[in-house]
Amino acid sequence: MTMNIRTLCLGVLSFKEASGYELKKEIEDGMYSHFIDASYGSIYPALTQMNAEGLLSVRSEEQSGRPDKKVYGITTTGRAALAKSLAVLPAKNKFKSEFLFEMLLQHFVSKDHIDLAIDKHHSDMSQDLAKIVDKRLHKDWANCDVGSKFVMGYGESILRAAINYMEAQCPRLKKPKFKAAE
Amino acid sequence: MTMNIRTLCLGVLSFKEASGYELKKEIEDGMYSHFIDASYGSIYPALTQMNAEGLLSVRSEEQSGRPDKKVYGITTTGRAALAKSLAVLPAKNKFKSEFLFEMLLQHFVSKDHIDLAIDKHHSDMSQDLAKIVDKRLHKDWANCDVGSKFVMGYGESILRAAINYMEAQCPRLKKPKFKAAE
DNA sequence: GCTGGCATATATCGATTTGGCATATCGAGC
DNA sequence: GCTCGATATGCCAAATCGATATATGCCAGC
Repeated sequence: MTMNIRTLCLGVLSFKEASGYELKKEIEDGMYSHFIDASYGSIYPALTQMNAEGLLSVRSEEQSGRPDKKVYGITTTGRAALAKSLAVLPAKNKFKSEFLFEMLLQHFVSKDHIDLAIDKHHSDMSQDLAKIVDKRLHKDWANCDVGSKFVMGYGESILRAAINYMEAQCPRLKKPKFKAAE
Repeated sequence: MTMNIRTLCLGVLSFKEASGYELKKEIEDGMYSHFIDASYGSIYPALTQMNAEGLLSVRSEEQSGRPDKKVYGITTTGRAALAKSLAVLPAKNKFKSEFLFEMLLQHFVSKDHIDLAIDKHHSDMSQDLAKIVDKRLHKDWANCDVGSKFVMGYGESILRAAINYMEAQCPRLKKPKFKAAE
């Protein structure tokens, strides 16, 4: 898979048209947030370029006060380009964790700092998990396509595994969390 | 945490001195491979720069045929810099998966291609898991420091979760794998 | 009533990082 | 004999990030 910003934008736009800003939000908060990242610095140039190449179409929406919203949509040529990019086997998953790096080098920092890092990591993951569970319990869940369900389920299962591991390995996590729940 | 290549190199070198090439191998195949990545294009300049700044020391080892091996070691100043970088709370884990992107956009590719992607992903993860389990069963495991054990365990638990999820969701995976084992 | 902060919206720009290439030798396998 | 992979350092173009600039509306708190 040629997994670059271009492919990512095409993929998101294949579901619904959006502006650069909305695209970023979708990637940051939606479905995609569990397995990808993108910044404005890469999104905007990609949209401009792909529009020039005919893979996307634009429509300017006037707005009071704010700059005009440029709503992009995928063209037939764009869909073909997306299909071509997807027709290559995907690369291996990449996982980047500053937290684990810090755990590996614990002897360089104070016990207190490690505790803070553990708490933060645990709460980050718990929040992510809560977001997924919310979506799964939402009324629209049944109408979701297979792909979305698969991705969400994948995210949920590895988050649960990581959280369980953290709680099993870091005894301090157990007490405060479950006291409130009991 | 200022988690850039510099911090990464300092961290690895805090365990044992190494050349740029060995550093890359360590990051690629060892412990670090589960949560970080680095290329020669970033490692070599970082080492040169940090040596000039006094964070590292170098020793040239002559070798027949090959270029001289430049073995880097961390200095006291380097250890201080590393400690300073680690004294900031680590950023959130980042997970990048072309596989999940492909799953989300399944309707753009053939069923056969999806099957191939699933097989590849499953086998990639199984290999990673096997590597971790090997290390855990190795005789040196008992001598491992807490950090290493924690990181390995973390990797093992999320890999197992992902593999289990894949096997539960993709029925085709079950048959060929367990037939041989039975 | 005013003011600071947040959301909307597009865009640029330096710094960082990647990934492929160049260069060179050696040993293993076909 | 020939290709391939490992060893070893390093460069460079391209991709990408992360922070910032610009401009406005809206709402909460003082």
